[in-house]
Amino acid sequence: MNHQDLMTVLLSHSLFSDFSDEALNQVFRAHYYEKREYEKDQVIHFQNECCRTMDLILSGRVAVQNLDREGNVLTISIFQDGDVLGANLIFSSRNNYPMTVLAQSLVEILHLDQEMILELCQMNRTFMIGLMKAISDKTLILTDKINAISMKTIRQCIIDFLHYESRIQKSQRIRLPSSKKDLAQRFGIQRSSLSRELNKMRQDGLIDYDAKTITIKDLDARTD
Amino acid sequence: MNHQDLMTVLLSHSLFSDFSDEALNQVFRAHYYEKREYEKDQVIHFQNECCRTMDLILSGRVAVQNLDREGNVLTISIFQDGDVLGANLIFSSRNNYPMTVLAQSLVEILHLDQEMILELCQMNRTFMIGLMKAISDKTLILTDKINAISMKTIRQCIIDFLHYESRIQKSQRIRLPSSKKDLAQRFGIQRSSLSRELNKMRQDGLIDYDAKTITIKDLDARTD
DNA sequence: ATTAAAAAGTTACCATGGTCACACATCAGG
DNA sequence: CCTGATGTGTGACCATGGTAACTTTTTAAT
Repeated sequence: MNHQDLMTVLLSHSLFSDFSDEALNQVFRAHYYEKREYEKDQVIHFQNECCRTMDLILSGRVAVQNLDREGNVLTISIFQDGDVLGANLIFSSRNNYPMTVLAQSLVEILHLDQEMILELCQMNRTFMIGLMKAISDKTLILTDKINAISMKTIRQCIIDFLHYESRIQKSQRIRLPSSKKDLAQRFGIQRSSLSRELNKMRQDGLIDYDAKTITIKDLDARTD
Repeated sequence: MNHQDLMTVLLSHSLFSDFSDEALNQVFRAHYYEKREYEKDQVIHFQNECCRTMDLILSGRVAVQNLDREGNVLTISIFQDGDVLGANLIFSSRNNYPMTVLAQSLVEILHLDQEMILELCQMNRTFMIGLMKAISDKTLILTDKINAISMKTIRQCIIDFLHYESRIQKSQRIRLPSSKKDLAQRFGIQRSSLSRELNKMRQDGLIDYDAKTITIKDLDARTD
């Protein structure tokens, strides 16, 4: 991807939609930026690492994860092309990544220097408003996550997940978006615990499932 | 507090520090705003309630809490005078309060209409940057909370809390900032469970405590 | 000083879910 | 086709922490 291709991609992005070709070129000539590729499973940013750039995902999928010292993983959210990472760290009073950012596939990322972001904000209201929206939406992702996992049993997490996916996929038969291992990490639990609870739920007549799908039979069935 | 007093208070706030007296007066004449008082324990915003205003705390303390249907409480954070609430909801793609906002004492809040916030952003760069900082800092509060409670035993939560407070209070003897009940809610656990674990930790020689203080003896003592 | 209401401590009971170990299954690369 | 890696199912064991019921202490109000 050469410079002009990059400009074309950017101009089609909502954040940059209000920029003229020349204005954008000018900013990109005046500031540091870098397009980098990351392989699957490569760490893009370590927890506690200092944030110096805002990252725009050009292609691929990226996971934001909370790891504890025992190696347990809690996946907070998955981001993909068009999404922006680290914007909040540029404006906040602390700028260490609070979580690990990990490539989930081959990923292309455009790293944009802090200075450039500040200048882009100065230059263009659409960019600034868009960035505020992006940062604000991050707070909602985090509150959603807290809602989804805090003070819940595994069964409740699964039921909430199934309700959500069933609405999205418009079906009682839910194709798993990823492996069961990933699903366990999304809940921040052991894989074997997920397996066990799914089994129990099948015995209780709530669901049926196989390797790739879960079918809702009766999530509100009483078993007390 | 009359109108002029309010203007004086606002002008001393960092968000408004760059406004002239006249400019601020003009905006406040043109838009809806309301100063309200809330009693201790009064709900300021219910979970899922639609957000129409940004709230500036003029005095008192406010808790943001996550309540589940069984009535368990997880306190996310406490805010006080000068802090801003709801700013992220004004710019995000969803505008329902994800958590309950509760007065912890007698509270005075200035509710500022969405329109006014947008206009203030247009008018004044300091205001807009300040708002971005406020929203960005909210994401850090949330990630900190996830770090503090997810995949942790009660003992680990307590130890982390003690390390943190010991650094803040510069002492091994930690004055509890609130009741043990509040502390339990901060961890999202039962009060009796906190009590039990503190007792165990005392038996294990990690700490000593009474009603108002906890004294660190040796947090790294091994008990396995 | 009296008393009602919070807060705090205590304990037995037991459900949830983490740990570990092992058996299969699936899949990609040589 | 084989093979090693990765995902998945299962079960025994047991620590953690929720529940509930009670007592004791502290606080605040009259």
